[in-house]
Order: sequence, then structure tokens, then C-alpha cells
Amino acid sequence: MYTIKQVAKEAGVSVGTVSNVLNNIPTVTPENRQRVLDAIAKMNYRPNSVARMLKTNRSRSVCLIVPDIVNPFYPELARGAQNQAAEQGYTVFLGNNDRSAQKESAFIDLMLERKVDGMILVKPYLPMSDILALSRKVTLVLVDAFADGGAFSVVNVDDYSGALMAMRMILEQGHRRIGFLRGTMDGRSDQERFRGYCDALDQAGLPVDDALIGTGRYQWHSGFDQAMAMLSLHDRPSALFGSNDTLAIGALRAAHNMGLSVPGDLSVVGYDDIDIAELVIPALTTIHRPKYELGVSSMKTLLRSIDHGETAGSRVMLQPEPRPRETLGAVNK
Amino acid sequence: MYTIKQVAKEAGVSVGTVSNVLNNIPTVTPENRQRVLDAIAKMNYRPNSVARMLKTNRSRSVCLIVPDIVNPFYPELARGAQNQAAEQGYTVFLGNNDRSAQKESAFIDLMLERKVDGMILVKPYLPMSDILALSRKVTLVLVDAFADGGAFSVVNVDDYSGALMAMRMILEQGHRRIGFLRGTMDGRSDQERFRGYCDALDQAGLPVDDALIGTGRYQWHSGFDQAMAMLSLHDRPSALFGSNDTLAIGALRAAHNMGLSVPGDLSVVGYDDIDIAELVIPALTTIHRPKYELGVSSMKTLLRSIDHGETAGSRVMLQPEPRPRETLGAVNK
DNA sequence: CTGCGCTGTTTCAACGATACCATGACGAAA
DNA sequence: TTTCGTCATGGTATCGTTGAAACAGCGCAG
Repeated sequence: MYTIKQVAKEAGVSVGTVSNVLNNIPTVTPENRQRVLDAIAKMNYRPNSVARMLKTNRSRSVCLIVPDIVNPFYPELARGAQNQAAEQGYTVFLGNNDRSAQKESAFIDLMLERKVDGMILVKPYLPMSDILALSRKVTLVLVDAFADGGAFSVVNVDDYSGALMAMRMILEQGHRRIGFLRGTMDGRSDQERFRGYCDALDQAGLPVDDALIGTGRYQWHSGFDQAMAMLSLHDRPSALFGSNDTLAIGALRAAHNMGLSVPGDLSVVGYDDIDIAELVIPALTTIHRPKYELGVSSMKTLLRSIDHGETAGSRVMLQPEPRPRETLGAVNK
Repeated sequence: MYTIKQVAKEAGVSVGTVSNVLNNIPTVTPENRQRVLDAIAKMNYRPNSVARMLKTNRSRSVCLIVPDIVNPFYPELARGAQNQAAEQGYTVFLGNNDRSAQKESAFIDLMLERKVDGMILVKPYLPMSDILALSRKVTLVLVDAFADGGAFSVVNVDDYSGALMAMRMILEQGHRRIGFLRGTMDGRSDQERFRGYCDALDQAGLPVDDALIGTGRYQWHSGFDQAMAMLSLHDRPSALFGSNDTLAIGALRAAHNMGLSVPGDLSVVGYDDIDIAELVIPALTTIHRPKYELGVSSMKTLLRSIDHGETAGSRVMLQPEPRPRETLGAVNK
């Protein structure tokens, strides 16, 4: 591995000139520039970005923390973020917070040591006070989080509207008893969806029945269990709205186990539109969240802040879209 | 942000002593050690790992390149690798090669500039000559690749045995016409699975019929198309073996479209055991590949090479396991 | 009482870049 | 011809850390 000194020697110029060529400083004469370029090519020299980081105190790297990369929702988001970062010459560290503030904090400390220029926190578990403190040390973008002011940007999907959308689709088919499959209520989007569910019922003049509101976690077993419980009820719901697709798919399986046909005996609507949603049989009606775009948009926001030193936090809201497929049908009375 | 110098001043010792405490050099007196520790705690000092990297020429970071993080197989592998790395105090850059040698090469160059200590290449698309050259610059572990010698380690799953396993399960149910849903044949595991399919037929004294061998890519549409073609055949197969689960699930949908019941009219067996395999209805019979363990194992191998300076490449082979579920039944004659 | 070895500590030169400042060359203006 | 301004280039301090070498203090043997 060569250093800038050796390149300078080879090209017969000073290290300063080589550095100027490397950084596109325009004051270098075309002749010298060419000699440097030739030497670089000949020696296959690559600048040592660690040394550069030390001197400039910028790393051109950021980190992205998601709850769990195994959850099919997040890889696409990560993909969008990574592609956008690469386009602007940044690399990204990917981390999981495992839905624990402690793990998140540990990973953040590690990233701080590595001098990342910014961070994107998706569904952060850190208490707001820590986030505020963090935002003073490093450029921050929050995704799927409540924005209680602060020197950070926030990118969200309008899940309240999305949930309303889903419920209206269900209500339009004549359903009156609609169950809600709930995941952990620890993020903004979860709460927004639940709020959408309740408000849609209200607007339709229907009661919110506690027996039709599950509790659980974002795993298909939980959707299965919640659905089994509701479907065993004396007056069982004719439709189920899942707070995410995984729960809804668990419900599909519960219906199958109880011998109920979908959508004949039971309608099911999910949320997120993960890849497999259109693959299950029957294909899941759901609400599409722009996952890839969420990644792109949050990374753009972050890098804009970093490169332009913007400290004023911006607020971005992406819109979800309905994806009507096969699991929603007219009520069977 | 404080530096080691300021800590030294605060503790009333020299920077060397602070450095020794930081690096657990045993020669420091308990008294001095405590004073340094106190100063560190008081100032909330974090060592600048960039400066450390520059001096030691080690970054305690590695990179992991997978074909596509969106493919549900890879996040689990990445998870295993990351957890293992974290346990040993390393951080990992995650990259996609997008099934293109050029993209892979670009990402590798970037990582080289960042001075990663090692790389794990999953299903590399780089030509062997480049890999050989790379292995001279950085510690390398290859996953899902043929090991033509070289100064790198290789970790694989025994997919030949896995395919034999799957085929034997199918043959035991009396099936004689068995189709093979094929993905891109660009990796080791793909070719091994196909070889297993052919050999199993051979061993059973059955012909390998070209009409029952699809061509396509690893997307469910492709599985759907291949299955549609085979099921439209005059003497259609009674069982389908998918080179991965996504293809098999596409086939499930094709069967559904053609009004064939699974496993009554058609048996389907997949490969990989991705998360949703047990979620589809009917649940997919498949071969489980130890994804998480593959990540853990390859990271362990890499870090062992890095930390112990082992250059001799080791060869690890993990075993797949059958996962009998609902899509395989006796032949219906 | 001197000299030796041991142990723990300090000092200081790297690591490979960047960024600032001084330098020197050259052209234009006086 | 002299002086000044401009501007590309060279030289060097610096970023925060490590690690080797120098050093100081002390006990102990000769």
C-alpha cells in the first residue's frame, strides 16, 4: 500500500500538490495534475481514508439503526438508505436495537467512537432526553417517531391516514364487527394505526369493543392467538384489521384452522405490504407503506443536514397506499 | 469531546499511562489505574477510534457482502454475523453486490480505503483471479462458493446432501415424475442442489427429463411461471422440488390457480426454510439451512484468522435439516 | 557506598492525511 | 529597472493515539 508521500515522489511534486489534486482544488496546473494522476494510476494508489478522517474530523459514514433487520419491513428501508448514501459517497453502518434502549445506547456509543457524521434512528427506544442529548453531538434523523421538537429531522409515514383508509375499505364492504390485531404499542406508527382504527369506528357510529382489541407482539404466532380468541367469541367479528401484515397472516392461518373461508366467512386486512403479502393464498389485502422511499428520504434528509450544516429539523411525511387484493370481501349476512 | 491528553492532565499522569490503562497493560499500579479510571468517568472520555486505527493500522471492523439484503435469506445470516462480531468487539459494514461483479468490486474498493480488517463474501460474483488477488491484501472468508485453494477460508452448507434429502423424502412418497424449479445457476449452492436432484433421480433409476427442469431467477414469479409450464404438460409431474422456498411458494400459487390441491394433487418441497415457509397455507415442506449459524460461523472463522494471523484457509461445512410440513404427500394415482 | 537490575512512568516519534503559511516565480505597473 | 501582486507550490504543524525507548526510583548485593 502506497502513501501520499510516495505518490508525490513518483510524480515529482510535493505532498501538498497531490493532496490538492485528490481534493479537486482548482489551483493545480493541468500539467502537474496530469503527472499526479499518472502516478496514482501507475501505483494504484488509494488514499487512506482513516488518516483523512483523523485530520478532517469527518468520516463520510453514517449509521442506521433499525429495530430488527430480520423483520421483513426493514431490509427494504435499509436498502433505500444505503443506495442513497452510496450515491452521495457515504457508507453506512447498520445496527439493530433489538427493541431495547440499552442495546441501542451501546451501539450508538460505538458509532460515536467511530465518529460517524450522522445517524438515522428508526423507531428509537431511547428516552427523549437521551435523544435530545445525542442530537447535540451528532446530526440526527428520526424515523417512525414522535417529533417533540429538538434539533433533529423526522421522517414518518402517515399511518393514521393509512389506518383510516384500511378501515374505510372494510366498512364499505358492510362489516360492522371489526377486530384489531395489535402488536407492541411502543412506536409512533403503532399508536397511530390504533388511533385510526378507533376513530374510523367512531366516525361510522360504531362502538369500540375491548373484546375485539388484541394485545401481543409483532409475530405471526401472536396474530394467530389473537385471531383464535376473537373468532371463538359468541358474536365473532366478520373482519380483522391487523396492525401489520405478519399479524394478519397469522390470522389467516387461524381462520384456516377453524375452517373459516377467507374472504367468505372472514375478511382480513393487513398493514405494511411486505413482500409475501401478495404471495399468501389468498393474497392479502393491505396498506402499502413506501419502505424503500422511506430509506431514501431519510438518508437524503440526513445528508442534506450534514453537508449543508442545517440544524433546523425538517419534517417529512410519506403517504401510504391501499393495495386491494383477495382477503377482503363483502360481509356475509 | 476530550482527548487522551486532557485525561492525562486531569489524572495527573502522562498520556502513556492513560494509554496503558486503556489497553489493559498490566504494568500500571492500581493507584494510577484508579486515578485514570476516575478521570475517564468524570470527563466521560471516549477514545477516538479513528486515531487508534491510524496508529495501529487495524480498524476492528469488517465487511459482509451479500447478494441482496432484501432477499429474506440474508438478513438472518447478517444478523448472526453481526452478533458474533459485536461479541468480539468488531463492527461490520454491510453491502450488497446486486449479483454484479462490478458493484461488488466497487464496494470492496471502498472498504479497502476504510481499512477493514477482513471481509466475508457471500456468493461472490468476482472472478476467482480477483478474489485471489484480494486475499493477498485482506483476510477473506467466502460463503457459498467453490474453494479452489487460495489463502482464504470457506464456509458452506452441504446443499448437495440437502437436495438428496429432499428428493428422498419425495421419492419415498412414491412420486416418479418430479419437476425441478431452478433459479439462477450462478452460485455454488445452486449447482449443488441441481446436482443432488439429478443424482437422486439416477440413484432411483429414474430419467432426468429436460421438460421437468425449469430455468429462471430467484423470484416467486419465476417459480409461478415454471410451475405453470410444467403443470400444463401432457403428463404433468406429481411433485415439484424448488431450488429455494420463494420459487416453491410461487409454485403453490400456480397450483392454486390451476385448481390443483396441495398436497392432494401436487406435492411441493422447497429449500432454505425462510421465515414464511411455515406461514403459507398449506405450510411448506422444506430443507432448513442454518442461516443464522452460517453468519455466526463465518464471522468466527474470519475473526479467528484476523486475531491469530492464521493464513491457512479452513473449510467449514454446515448441515441442512429436513422440515416436514404440509405440502408433501403420497402420490395420488 | 557504588553499581546493577527491576519496575513503572514519561517522553517522543511515528501513522497518513490536510491545511495553513511561507516561498519563489513571473508578469504587470510604475 | 524596481517593486508589487498574484498564484502555484513546498514545507511543516497537526489530528489523537500507540509503542518503543529512555528514564527515574528503589532495593539489594558486592
